[in-house]
Amino acid sequence: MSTKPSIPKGTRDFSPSEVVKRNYIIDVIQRDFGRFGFQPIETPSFENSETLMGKYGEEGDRLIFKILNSGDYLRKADTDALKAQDSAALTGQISEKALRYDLTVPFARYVVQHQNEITFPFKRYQIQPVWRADRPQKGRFREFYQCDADVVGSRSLWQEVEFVQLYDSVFTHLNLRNTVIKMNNRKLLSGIAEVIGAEDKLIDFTVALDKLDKIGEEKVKTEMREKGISEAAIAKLEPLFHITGTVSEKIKTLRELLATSETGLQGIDEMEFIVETIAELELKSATLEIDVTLARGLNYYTGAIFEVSAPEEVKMGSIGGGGRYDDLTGIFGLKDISGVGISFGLDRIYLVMEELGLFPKTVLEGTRALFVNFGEAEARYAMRAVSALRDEGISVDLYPDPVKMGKQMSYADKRDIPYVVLTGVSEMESGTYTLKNMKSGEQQQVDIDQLVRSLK
RNA sequence: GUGGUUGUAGCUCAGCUGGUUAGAGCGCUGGAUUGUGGUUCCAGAGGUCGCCGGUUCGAACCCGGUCUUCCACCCCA
Repeated sequence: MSTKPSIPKGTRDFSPSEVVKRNYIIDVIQRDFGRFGFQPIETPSFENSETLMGKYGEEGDRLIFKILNSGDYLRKADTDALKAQDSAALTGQISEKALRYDLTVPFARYVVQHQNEITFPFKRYQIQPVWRADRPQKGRFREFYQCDADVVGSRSLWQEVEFVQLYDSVFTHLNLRNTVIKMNNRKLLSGIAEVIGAEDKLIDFTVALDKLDKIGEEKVKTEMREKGISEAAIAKLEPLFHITGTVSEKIKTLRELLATSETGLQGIDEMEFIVETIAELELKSATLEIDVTLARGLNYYTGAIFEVSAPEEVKMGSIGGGGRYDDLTGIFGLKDISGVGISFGLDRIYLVMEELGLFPKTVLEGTRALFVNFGEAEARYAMRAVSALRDEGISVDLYPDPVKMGKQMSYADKRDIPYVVLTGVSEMESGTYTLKNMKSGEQQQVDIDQLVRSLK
């Protein structure tokens, strides 16, 4: 006996009903991407290591899946690094390729490489899997899909406004109500760091702040102290911990806090424009909120930062995120191209929709009718009707083998096929078909036209 | 990468402080029923108890390692 087959940790097989539901979500997202003027591209599943390494911070590098070189890679490796068991030094020598970690960096590479064919501003969308060598847990996989839409080549804040609308539109079409789009701004965070005199600790400070709703005010302060942020600086942050009220009240508080920081004030102006414009245009089902503790993807975001939370009743991390990155293409040698984009986490949206029972029943409808196979002559007769029905766009099947009828019936039953068509000698003689409704058990003899009409 | 958790039939799970031949429900196969499924009845097949090693007269059960599951941290969709 061979050993039990298995798949790698954090990966999944998708069975028919799952694929159908995933395709439904992709379909909705894709349609909205198109409506908002985005064009599709695809990039390879693996890139040259140097394209990816160093773009996501130290933590990110660790989570990138490296691909071993072909051939006798150890012979070509540096013997000193090998002997010293220096993994970091050795990795660069035995691995030149890596699986993509997200869609944004490969997109930046694409833009630089194809800059002469691209007309700016360029709006593209991309729906492909990405890989992370992370430990799996709820809603976290090592292979998962991202659905990204980005615009490069425009600094206009109208892009941010449109992305908020795009989120709202997709979640409305998925019937996923009460999502919360949280927005922050890197400039505002820089401003705060500036005001409290901790510019050099921006990342540490924001990472700690990000945990506010999870671990609470005291623990956040403790973490900040551990990272070397002064007591005086933490005292100045006090208003941030208790920022409440309407969006305009929050903006007012922030404006006071950041009065001496030009960058910070600019961040507030940007947020205010987006918030006011959205308020005027109105969202259909989502809510836009300002959240100064939001600090994801800080390694490349420079302006707006977005994150979408699932409806509160579902315990799930974010189902989408994004932001503006002013110089992502700079690292690949193309300066002064501003980009902004958002991502939908397909796998998590799926889990949320499943938990809330939001998939429409029609999505799961498969084969409409099964023709019972009574033998060769009968199958030939049945097959003519099968072809006619398929030409009409109706999904039907002929059971391939002339086995016992009970077996064929139970096959239809298990596959949830709603109708069975019987074509035996008596039907052949009269040129009819016996149509059986599997739910009610009723059956009637019909001609081909009636058959088509009944199954449509 | 750190800490915890899980693994017994295709699936969901029992299995006492270590004791002879490891059980149930569901599913599967055949029959009751050779032109009628979903209900019922009868019979049957299916397990090196995740894997490797150790302790013991004896291990599904105890110990170590490893893989896997799920959860938390780091980080993140």
